[in-house]
Amino acid sequence: MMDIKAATGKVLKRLRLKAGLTQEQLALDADIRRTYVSLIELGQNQPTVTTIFKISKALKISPSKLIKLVETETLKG
Amino acid sequence: MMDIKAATGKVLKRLRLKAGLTQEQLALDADIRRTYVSLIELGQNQPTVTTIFKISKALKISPSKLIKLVETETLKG
DNA sequence: TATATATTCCTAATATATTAGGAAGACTTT
DNA sequence: AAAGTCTTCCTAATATATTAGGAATATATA
Repeated sequence: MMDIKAATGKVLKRLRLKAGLTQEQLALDADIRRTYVSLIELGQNQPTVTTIFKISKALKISPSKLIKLVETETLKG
Repeated sequence: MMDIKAATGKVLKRLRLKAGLTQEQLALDADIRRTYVSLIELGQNQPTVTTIFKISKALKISPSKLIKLVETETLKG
């Protein structure tokens, strides 16, 4: 099963693209840095709870739903 | 509304007690430190995604359900 | 009261999250 | 090819998560 950092990044990228946002737009909406969105998507850093809530809000999805997707992703591959 | 760190700590403590675990037992099961469980419950630190998954597993609850409870908690007070 | 157990508190060290800015590479469009 | 946009990569600094151990405090129990 896939590791949690990588899964989180994969899910975030998928959701961001689905929402039609660039990394910079998402970062702006979530009040975090552009480069940090990249780090998370690349699976190099993992967000804290507060960051998850910020990102979820910007993606107009509930934090628990985002985590649910990460759960599913970790079961893959 | 209550801040996310505090809400996370409150939810964790409630779930831990419900599961009949001490901080030390939970820490052992989740493979984190005893004092760190305390810090989270006190709302002084907030866990990362990986830590959430570890704790959830030890509590026999899904990570998304745990986060859902945090969502609810943040809406209170 | 005394003893044990559980939690909080305190300090310090290390690892990692997060910020910050910019360069390089990829991709699209003209 | 050139220009523009987006993402990755690189480095460095700062904030915070996490580890680690132990003392102090609370809470339960004999």
